[in-house]
Amino acid sequence: MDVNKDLPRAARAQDVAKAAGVSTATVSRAVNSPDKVAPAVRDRVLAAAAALGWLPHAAGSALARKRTSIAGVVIPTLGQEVFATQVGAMQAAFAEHDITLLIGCSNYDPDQAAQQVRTMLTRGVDALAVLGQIPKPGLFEVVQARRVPYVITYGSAPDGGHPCVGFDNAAAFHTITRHLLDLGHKVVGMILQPTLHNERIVARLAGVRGALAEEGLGLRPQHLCEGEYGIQAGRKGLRHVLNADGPRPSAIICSNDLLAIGALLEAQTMGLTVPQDLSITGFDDISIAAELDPALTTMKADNAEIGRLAAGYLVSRLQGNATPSEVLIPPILINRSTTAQPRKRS
Amino acid sequence: MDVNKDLPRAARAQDVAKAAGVSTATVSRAVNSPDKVAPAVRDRVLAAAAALGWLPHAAGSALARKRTSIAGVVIPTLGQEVFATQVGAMQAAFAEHDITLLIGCSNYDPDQAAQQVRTMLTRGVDALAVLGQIPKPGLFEVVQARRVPYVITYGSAPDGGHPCVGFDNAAAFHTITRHLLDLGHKVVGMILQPTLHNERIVARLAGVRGALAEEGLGLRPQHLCEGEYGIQAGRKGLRHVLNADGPRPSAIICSNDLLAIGALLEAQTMGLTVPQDLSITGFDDISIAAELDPALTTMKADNAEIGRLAAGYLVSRLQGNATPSEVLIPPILINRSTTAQPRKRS
DNA sequence: GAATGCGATGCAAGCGCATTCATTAAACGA
DNA sequence: TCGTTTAATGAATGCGCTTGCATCGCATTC
Repeated sequence: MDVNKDLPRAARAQDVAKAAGVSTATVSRAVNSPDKVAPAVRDRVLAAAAALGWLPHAAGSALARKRTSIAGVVIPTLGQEVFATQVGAMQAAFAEHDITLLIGCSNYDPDQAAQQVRTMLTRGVDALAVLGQIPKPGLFEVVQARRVPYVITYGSAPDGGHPCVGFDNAAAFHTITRHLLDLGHKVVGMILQPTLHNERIVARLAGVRGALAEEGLGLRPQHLCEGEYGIQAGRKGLRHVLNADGPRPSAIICSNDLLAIGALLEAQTMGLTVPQDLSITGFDDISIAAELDPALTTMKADNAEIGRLAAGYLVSRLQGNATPSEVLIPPILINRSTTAQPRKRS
Repeated sequence: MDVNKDLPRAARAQDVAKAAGVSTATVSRAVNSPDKVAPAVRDRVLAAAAALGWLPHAAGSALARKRTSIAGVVIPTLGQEVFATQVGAMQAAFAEHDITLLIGCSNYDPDQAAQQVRTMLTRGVDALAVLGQIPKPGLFEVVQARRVPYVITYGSAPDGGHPCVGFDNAAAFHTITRHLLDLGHKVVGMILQPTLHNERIVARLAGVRGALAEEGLGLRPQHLCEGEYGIQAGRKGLRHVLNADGPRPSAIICSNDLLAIGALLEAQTMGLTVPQDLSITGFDDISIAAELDPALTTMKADNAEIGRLAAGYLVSRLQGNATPSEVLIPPILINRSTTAQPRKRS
């Protein structure tokens, strides 16, 4: 009866050491640097650990080691696919380095975000990512003071100087407009989600305008519809744009996939054949986009990649490698079936 | 120069104590139980803490207190709305108790799930939730051994005896079938995602059959289509079911919303008017379901509620309250516009 | 005015683990 | 065969914080 099996307390390294007839130092080494321990002893220790159901307690470890192997991520909400995807990718990338993710949601509230960041620091996270949010100026001062590597994604900080992973919204919409121009479209319309307080959307519009301007074309006001966010807004937007006076657009650029889906459904309701009668593009490549009939031509700002890059950056920072402070990934065109050459018309 | 401002090391309670002219005990009390400290002293301590940018280090706290205020959650993937929603709700519910969420993804792999659970325990989580996954038998032994409260959601354990929060799939589909029967439908079809290794789907089918049987009706084999998961499968399924010999179903029950969306789109493509010509139902109430035209009649197994309940259960366990071991929430019918009385036919 | 009580505070002992340093045993070379 | 290097291990210390217990000062109370 050298071991008190009926003792409710969880096993500690001490207990394992006693059971294996070694010191706690050896137990620690057997687990963390197995090659520094004689094979026979190591096996004995691991066997004892297994028998006692011992799992090293990270708090003690963190204290002694001065790191937690926990990374924090603060996001607006988990309910949106783009963020969920990024977080999922980060989780996977961190897992390869035995780093676990602590998550906090800000609900789009800068104050909550700041609070979450503070919580993360308290938890002793080794690294921190803030997703999809323009942080309050000064938010990162405490983070910097603690020398905790951090990164923001899906949008850059207004005051600059923060490491960030994202993509260029204007360039992305330049690309998608270019795609339509190359197909021969001359008159395009655009359906937008609200631009108020959202520089990303403003940039998207600018990207479209810029590409059109290169061909001496423009976006007529009546072909530009800014509404809400969602499928119904897409439907309404399409009616608005197509019912405008003057030459009808042969292509509609939507600022996100839900709008595009709405536009697509409405076009079909109106008896138009997509893409022969009308080309439609989205943005995001949400999972449903590929499933539609016809499948939506859209752009994929690879959110998984953003997550991976952000995690990778933080990991390399943890390993002491300096890396560039701003990474932009190129969104890629997913050329499916809602775009085609415009029908010849007299 | 009583404080070394230029010392890179982060401030500790010690430093705050010195700056405020008190002991670390008082610092701790000022933060954790402010009423046990004289107001003047408390203010002095908090001011010193703020000045030094001190944030208590959770590892030390966890060690001394024997709890971490961290809860772990293991999910198959963040990329699916149902899980993301549950996690989001849990996060919010835990946040009210100053508990932060540590997440791990299993990628639907029982071994990874087990690994994640072990990681969570190592991190010293105070509570643990496993979402949407039938755990390997014995998985929870270590958890139980450590007396860590846990709960599984969105499915019950085969070996039973585990606390769980979810809903009764059979009852849910009984309800939705009942809804159609009450509208007067006599011939219904069903489109299913794969039933293999997925008891939840089997239960859904059983629920439909049970409700039909109560009216002396049945589900004809040719009106039952089991395919893949997704919109295209829904389209294909609908064609299959409607092209079968014999009386055409006037209503189609789909085992999830994506299948229903596919069926809806296909019905419209076929020139059918939904719901007049054909009623269609889904399940899950994914966010897009409400946006379609016509909006999808479906059932909402309130995943946010599941998350909240799971978190609430764990919190009450942490507070020492015994609670029922199995909670079933009633999924609710979201009666939108894809169901109606069947058209009279001769 | 002295005894009593109580609130406010400090002291010090850990919490569980990693790690430095010293020690011992083993392996090696000559 | 003996000194010397190397590998394996243990004892002891500290990471940053909480908390039981002892202490002190002050306001009650008789």
